[in-house]
Amino acid sequence: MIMPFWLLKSEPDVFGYPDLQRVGREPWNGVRNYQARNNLRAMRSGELCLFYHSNAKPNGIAGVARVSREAHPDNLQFDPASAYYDPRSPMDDPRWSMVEVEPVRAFPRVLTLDDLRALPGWQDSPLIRKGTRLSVLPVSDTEFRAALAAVGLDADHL
DNA sequence: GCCAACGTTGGC
DNA sequence: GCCAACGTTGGC
Repeated sequence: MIMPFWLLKSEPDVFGYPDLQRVGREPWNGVRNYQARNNLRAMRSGELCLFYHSNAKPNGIAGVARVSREAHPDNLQFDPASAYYDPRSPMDDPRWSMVEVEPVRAFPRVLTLDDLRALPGWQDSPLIRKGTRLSVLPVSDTEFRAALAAVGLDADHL
């Protein structure tokens, strides 16, 4: 069976791939979109994620991360001091989930959005479609391999 | 900084 | 259940 792959968006001004390398592991909290949340809940330990920089110069994939802990309640939804506080999330049935991720491999260069648009196998990805705001999305085996190959990495030997 | 695309909210 | 108003995302 082919392991699912994922893509996580993050603004590098807030938290970029170098930050993930520095801290070693990071709770992926603050996701407040149901489709993205459902994707988080579908993630399994060990699965690999492309780490995408949005609102960046340049926008693109900066590295590979791994799911180090599966979905559990997002801590920020119960914190009134947090921008991600959700007063309507029931304590006994939390609305929002987070996973934890760890760094696997930095890309030798950022694989930019323009690169991805030109990459065979990426034509159907919602990422390159205008108006897609989903911050946690599935990536096909083809897309994953093509992205790594484009920067000279081997998906089977990370 | 602009604005198109999209998700969510809330009145009806 | 519809849909207008609003807020957010994210490329440019």
